[in-house]
Amino acid sequence: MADVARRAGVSAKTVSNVLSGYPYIRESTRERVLTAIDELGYELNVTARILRSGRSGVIGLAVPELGQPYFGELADEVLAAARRHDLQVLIEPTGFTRDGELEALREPRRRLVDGLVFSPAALDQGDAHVLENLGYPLVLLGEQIFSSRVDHVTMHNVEGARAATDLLLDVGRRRIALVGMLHAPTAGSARLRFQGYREALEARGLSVDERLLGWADDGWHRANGARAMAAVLDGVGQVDGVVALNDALAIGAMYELQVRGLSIPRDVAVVGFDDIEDARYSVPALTTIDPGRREIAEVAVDLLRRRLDERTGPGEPTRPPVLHVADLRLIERESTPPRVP
Amino acid sequence: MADVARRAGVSAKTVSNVLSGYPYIRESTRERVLTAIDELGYELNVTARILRSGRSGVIGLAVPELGQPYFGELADEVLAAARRHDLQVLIEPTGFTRDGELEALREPRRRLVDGLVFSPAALDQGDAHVLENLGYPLVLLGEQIFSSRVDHVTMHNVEGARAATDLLLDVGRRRIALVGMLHAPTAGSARLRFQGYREALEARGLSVDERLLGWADDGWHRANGARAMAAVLDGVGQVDGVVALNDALAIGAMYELQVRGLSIPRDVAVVGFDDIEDARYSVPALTTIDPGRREIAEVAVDLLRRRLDERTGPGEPTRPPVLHVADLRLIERESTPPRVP
DNA sequence: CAGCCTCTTTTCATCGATGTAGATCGGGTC
DNA sequence: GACCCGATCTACATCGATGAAAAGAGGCTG
Repeated sequence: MADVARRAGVSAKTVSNVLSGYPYIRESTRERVLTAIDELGYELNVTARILRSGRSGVIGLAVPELGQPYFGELADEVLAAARRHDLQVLIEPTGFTRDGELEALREPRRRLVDGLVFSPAALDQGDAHVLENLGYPLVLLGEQIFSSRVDHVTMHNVEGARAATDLLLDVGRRRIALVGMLHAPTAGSARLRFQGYREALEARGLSVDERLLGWADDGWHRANGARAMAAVLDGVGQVDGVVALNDALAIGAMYELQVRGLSIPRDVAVVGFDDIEDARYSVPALTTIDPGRREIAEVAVDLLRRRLDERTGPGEPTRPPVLHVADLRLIERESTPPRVP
Repeated sequence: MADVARRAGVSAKTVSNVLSGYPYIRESTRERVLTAIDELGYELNVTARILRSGRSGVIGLAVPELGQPYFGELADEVLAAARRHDLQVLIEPTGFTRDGELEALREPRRRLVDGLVFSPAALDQGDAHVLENLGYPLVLLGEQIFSSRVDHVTMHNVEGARAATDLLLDVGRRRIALVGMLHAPTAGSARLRFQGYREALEARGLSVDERLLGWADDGWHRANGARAMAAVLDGVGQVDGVVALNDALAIGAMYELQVRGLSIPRDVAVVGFDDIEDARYSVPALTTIDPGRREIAEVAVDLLRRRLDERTGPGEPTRPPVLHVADLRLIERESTPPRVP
């Protein structure tokens, strides 16, 4: 920057001012500076700027794993939203581990990013205190509500699972398996979605049959969906509906069903959760719940940006924490029979 | 850091030395420092460290889009490999655009990352010069060989597509469609894979039938696979094999085939490319080419790490650029009939 | 006991930008 | 002509760490 200043015949600070969009600069000066920058091929050193100014224009996104389509697609949505606000995104995969998540929470304090959008998967309620008073803006994504003192963007987990189960009940299914149960107590969305399943059953005077629960403690991957489905089929013999706790599980379950010669949706109707791109092109195309992923990403980034602005201008008082629940949509495709009114 | 130093009764530099693993520190001093760090809840400011030392321990990964399973899974592999070398990764999606890719190439010069693993999708041969003498270590991934002056990790595109086509020919198929053709001249892997397809046909005295080519200029997504397949079927009426230029296209194509009542593999055999997780759980399970994704990630990170080390120790001379071609594997599943010898 | 070596710690300058406060300048006001 | 004002630019300290180099402390050698 000193070189540029020398070449343009101004001070380093003026170069800095040009680059930061400071208004009081004569047009001719600005041009000289820009020319010099061009001629020297100078690029601003972001690190130094962050160190001095305390703001990087980068936000962090902590998710468990990008290979899972839900998170990969979510990451793309967050990136797009961030770009609209002129923010960059540093993605930090946490690998579904507590340590990975705690590590991600420490990153912003090291000042590379200004704030964090965090989708926890391994922390539990006991960790709520970790999320408060972090010293930087945090927006939580996903199922669990840890604390009323942090911004949250979440989805209608219970209602979604209930809508999915209701659909199956509406078309006359009664032996409805649930694929994707987790023993882990941290499994917020599993618990909530299971609750929706149970509520739907109980609202019709039915109760949960333990033998219809398929476990997938190794994670919500397709392989485990197939495995859990197999276990249920081997256990109870027959099933006429499946609620899967996410789309990957559903696709794995459909695979297992079809391998066994069962027809979907005639013999067994299947509903997933998440509306990932795969769901549209599975065979048959999967009926699923769109939890409002795009809305979630947009709202999360917008909340974070507002918090960042709050910090800059001490004028406006800190707003109270927000809890935003995204809109839900049941998308009926071919893995369930049409509902007859 | 000054606070920590004061509390531990040492100089700031000693605290720095403790944190950087400098060997000559008395055990008792180290403990005092660590205790002080703990008591004060101090966290090192990475930004300042980068500014001063010039090394961040962060490498960049530039890929087009994480929502595409291939790139999401690749990103996870790169992250895992980086972790093994104690490196962090900053992911920068380029959105399949030239501007996005040029932007990603500029990022390291701003000094947030030490080097870059870059998977280009929109640059073309004319941009080769952009990739040379960037002033930081660069490792290129993927199909195109831009320049002999840059490290490359690539895959056997031609051979893979040829193996896929050969498999179909071996089981007696002759009307083999190709799904995923691109008009764009930048489409390196499309061109190479098409070449493999053509070579396989010509090796048996067959030639390419233009009507069997399915175009997918909007990107290699499932939707376009289905669309391209539909176009081919509408055009020529009949087909007994499909080579898809990636797995997503293949799954889309299978969807379209089955919607039209065709049986896979009896009526039409299908082969994909990439071996993404989906391929294993599609119905039927997809026969595909594993281009060695894990190996690619590992080798890329390792090459980058070595270049970074080279820069530190000026002792050893710069090694010549490496071109590494990962091992290829044809994975036969259910979308093709077994090969009879 | 001087001289030297190894281990341990400190001093000081520095990485490259920006915040703060103040200098400079031409013109308008009274 | 003195004073003030807004526009424009600059000087200087500073963000928080680390590299280079040297100082201090024992211990060993001859």
